[in-house]
Amino acid sequence: MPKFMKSLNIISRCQSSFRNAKLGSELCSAHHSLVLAICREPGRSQDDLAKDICIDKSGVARALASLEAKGFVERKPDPNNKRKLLVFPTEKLLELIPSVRSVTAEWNRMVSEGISEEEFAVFQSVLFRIEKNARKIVDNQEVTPEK
Amino acid sequence: MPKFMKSLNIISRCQSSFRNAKLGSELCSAHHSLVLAICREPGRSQDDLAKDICIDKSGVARALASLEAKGFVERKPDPNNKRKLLVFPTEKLLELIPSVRSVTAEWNRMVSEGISEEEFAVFQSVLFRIEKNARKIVDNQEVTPEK
DNA sequence: ATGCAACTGTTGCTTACGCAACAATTATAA
DNA sequence: TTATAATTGTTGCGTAAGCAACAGTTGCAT
Repeated sequence: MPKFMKSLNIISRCQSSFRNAKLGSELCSAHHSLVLAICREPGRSQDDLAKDICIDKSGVARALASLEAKGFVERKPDPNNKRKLLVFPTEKLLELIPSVRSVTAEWNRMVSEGISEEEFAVFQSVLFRIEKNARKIVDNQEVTPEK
Repeated sequence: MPKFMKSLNIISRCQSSFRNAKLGSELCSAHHSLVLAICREPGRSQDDLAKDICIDKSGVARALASLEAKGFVERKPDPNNKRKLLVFPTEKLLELIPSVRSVTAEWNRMVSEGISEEEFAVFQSVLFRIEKNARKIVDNQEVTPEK
């Protein structure tokens, strides 16, 4: 039962370093998940994106402001809800996405070397359940309005 | 093949949030791995610790300076190598460690709910290999002195 | 309809951390 | 020995990201 979280954190940081080395000039590592989420489903709100990738909404707001300034995304107010900003990828981002995907694919390939498909399937299944549990924990952790 | 890194990053952040909520006042989340490593094997050098937990040595230096200022660790020059600083836990830190371990244990228990021991064993085994691969990747990534 | 709660996004503050440059020490090679 | 390279730690700089506080909007209850 010990120290799997340590491994997890290490892997996370290594990937970040790898990504930055490969694509740093174009897109900083931390924004990769974000832009992939945006392209997978254009027109989502910032809040939706924040919950999806489990980052504080303020971080998403700042990341998107930066990405918008660089011309990677556009934000349009939701006509049905003036609170929301819907986020869309620009052409510039869409052109970049293949290389983002390719860097991710390269990382995934290298990092799963020596692991059988069966093992990997179990690994992913467990990982997803852990993610679900982790999300639940931090949700319940929010200041429960006492009664 | 898909998006396991996303889960990994999410779990990482959730744990950090959980730890901070539980022990934030005493010890910020990012330093947990560090103090555990220090207590597991007192007297290691900063560089050794940095490589162990795979954080940039500058981060370790700053974290230790902060921990030292708070009275959690002591750094003594290595008599055999004047470049090195050896890091030791103080009494104050040793008293705190049980609660750090207990928070970690609580997290591990909650997060692995609904996962059988067999699955978890495979999960950890795969995770360790991925960690090893990840470390290798970032090592080789260092500017290879082109002969 | 009015007031209160929830949702959505932004901003200020703080901390974490990576990279590069540097200083000091040690190791290696000539 | 002496010059060069490698270790080890520190510092400056930039970015990421969490939390709290806030403002504007919407939903809901009465």
